[in-house]
Amino acid sequence: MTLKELALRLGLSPTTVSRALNGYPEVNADTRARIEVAAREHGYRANTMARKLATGRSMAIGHVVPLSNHQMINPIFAEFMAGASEIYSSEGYETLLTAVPEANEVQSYRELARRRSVDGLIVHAPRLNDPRVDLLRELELPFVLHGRSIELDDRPVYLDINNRRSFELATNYLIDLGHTRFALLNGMETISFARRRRQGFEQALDAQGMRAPATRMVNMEMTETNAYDVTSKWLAEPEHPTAILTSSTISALGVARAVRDAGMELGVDVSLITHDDDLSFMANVGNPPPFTALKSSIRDAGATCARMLIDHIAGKKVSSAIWDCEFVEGRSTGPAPKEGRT
Amino acid sequence: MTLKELALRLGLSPTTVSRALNGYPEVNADTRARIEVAAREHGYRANTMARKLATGRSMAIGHVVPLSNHQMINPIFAEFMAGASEIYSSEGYETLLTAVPEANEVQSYRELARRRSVDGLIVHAPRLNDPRVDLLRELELPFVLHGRSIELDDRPVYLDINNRRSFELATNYLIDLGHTRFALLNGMETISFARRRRQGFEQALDAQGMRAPATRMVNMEMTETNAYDVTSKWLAEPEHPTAILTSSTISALGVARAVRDAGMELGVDVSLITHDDDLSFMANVGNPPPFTALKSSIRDAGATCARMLIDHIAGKKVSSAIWDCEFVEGRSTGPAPKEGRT
DNA sequence: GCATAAAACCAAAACGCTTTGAGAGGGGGG
DNA sequence: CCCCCCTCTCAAAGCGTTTTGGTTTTATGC
Repeated sequence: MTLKELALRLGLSPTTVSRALNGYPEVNADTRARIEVAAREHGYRANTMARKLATGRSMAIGHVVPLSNHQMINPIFAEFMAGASEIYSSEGYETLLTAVPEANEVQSYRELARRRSVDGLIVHAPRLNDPRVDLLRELELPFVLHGRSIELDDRPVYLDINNRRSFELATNYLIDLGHTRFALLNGMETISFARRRRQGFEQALDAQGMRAPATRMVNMEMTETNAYDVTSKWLAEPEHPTAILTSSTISALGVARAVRDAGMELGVDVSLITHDDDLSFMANVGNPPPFTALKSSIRDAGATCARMLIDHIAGKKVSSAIWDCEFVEGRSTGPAPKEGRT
Repeated sequence: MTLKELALRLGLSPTTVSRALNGYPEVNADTRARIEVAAREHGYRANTMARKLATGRSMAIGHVVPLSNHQMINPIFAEFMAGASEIYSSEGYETLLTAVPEANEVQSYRELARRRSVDGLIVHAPRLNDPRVDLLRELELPFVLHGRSIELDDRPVYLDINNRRSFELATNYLIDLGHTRFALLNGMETISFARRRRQGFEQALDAQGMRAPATRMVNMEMTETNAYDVTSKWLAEPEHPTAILTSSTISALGVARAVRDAGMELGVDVSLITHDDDLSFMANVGNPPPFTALKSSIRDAGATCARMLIDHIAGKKVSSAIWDCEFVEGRSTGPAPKEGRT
């Protein structure tokens, strides 16, 4: 059923039918009602392509997700998408996903722009001086950054969490518990959030005249297995860390497993604070929850970014935001073990 | 840069340029070369919408992911998507994601069909007599099922793993180790795979004249937390299960945590076999790996489904497939503890 | 050298919608 | 009663491709 057919059936012109269906004011209320009934009856729905071509808007938002060298797919990303996608749907936008090898990332953006496949994009995991920002500006595609690229003069619209403060706070909490041997299990530092988390960590230690050796600050893809391996190695050392910070509940699980396998107990021999993206399949709940954590829902972030982007596309003025994480006291932290006990 | 502009610049007609760029034979080799150079030079790329409208093909594949009541987002789904998306890209297809509340699922399919937004769909987690199958047939949209809907006469194209056999095998392995008290931590049984896994489990027990009480077969969304809660409750019972089967490494982690928190040891007091989707962020590796598992890469499944669907759309004859899982011996299984020790 | 077939190119229609600019009809003010 | 201004509707012109059905060259056979 096309617009023309529907119009014919109604004895009206396509123009009027189109206007009626799209909510334009200049159409008689009765006529509109009649059209709406007929449209529903025949299950008429405007052909997306035709509409897109006519309006010049694609009514789609793009997400380019790079498949890294290590073939890691980020479950965190999935959760973000879920939050965003729901908003897109409700606003009539479609979600276009492009999964590409990291090397082809830039090309993917160019392609999307040239083919005008999307009206806007969310840029994930911004890096330092992220080239994608300039690229998208050049391509004149609206976008919202999930994360920050602080070093840029003319800052793009972004949503971020206060990573530095959050990790500073966590570190201080552990310092107050008497810990002196720290370790940080961080994400890849090509991505800005990891860098900011390390800064917060080091800052807090520095304020107490402490520091963590380079070997105790690891950047890795945040998998359970990686975390397990690194932590196991640490715990085998004579002066092993008693306070560990980690960037995701997934790696936190790896730490927990390593601690257990080393015959130690979390919250007693080793304390752990993790960032918690509040992943639905890995909720840190219980009374108290297993992990002491700094929590911020990645799903909410997705939804908010989506709204920001839609407003941005609509030409509205949108302002960036930085969210604070919620501190959650769990069972993974406790006073530093007495010297000699280790 | 539009086709017309490019043609003008070359002193050719849009027709010829279009044909040249789309690899039609009836264009002079020299001319074609000239056109290709110019196109590259000006960064010309056909406008997707226009092309879609003209060809009637959307060159997009749809994935409708329901957000369940419990707001659970399946990380397993994400991994599947990654595998599929890569194939789509390489074949020139785009990936259209629709995240909708479960209740609106059917409507989403209808919408996609009416607007002709996609050329085909992957149907996830098929249920018994899944209404989506009939719906998509009615809508005349090609699709591939990830999973099975065995009860249908005229079976759609599908890719599945041998869930029943896999769980039967796992159960037998535990039986051979002398276990007698079994439990199954399964996914929601609305989805057919869960049902088949239970059948395999029960079948194996049945063959030995055993059975698991209903309270020891739980259907739940496979989160770490859910698994932890259920397992904890089980382990607190006097005659707690010593052999547990679970449907995902995510829930396996929950089981592991519960076992530890109950002061027991995995592979000693309690044995666990899990299905392993080979999630990138949760690789079951090590020597031996932590979990005894039946492994099948969900990512490969995504890629294969994608290829099947593309062939299907192209009108090729594609046949369904059932994959076997790989048995991996890990550290989570051991002989049944001696009676009375528990 | 002429008819004929093949090769290379093109003008125009089609895809299904939105949007522009204009016209018909009716009501109200003078 | 006339004119103006609304209100409502419509014809037609895009949007940027592909595709159909030629038309013009160029090669082929006799």
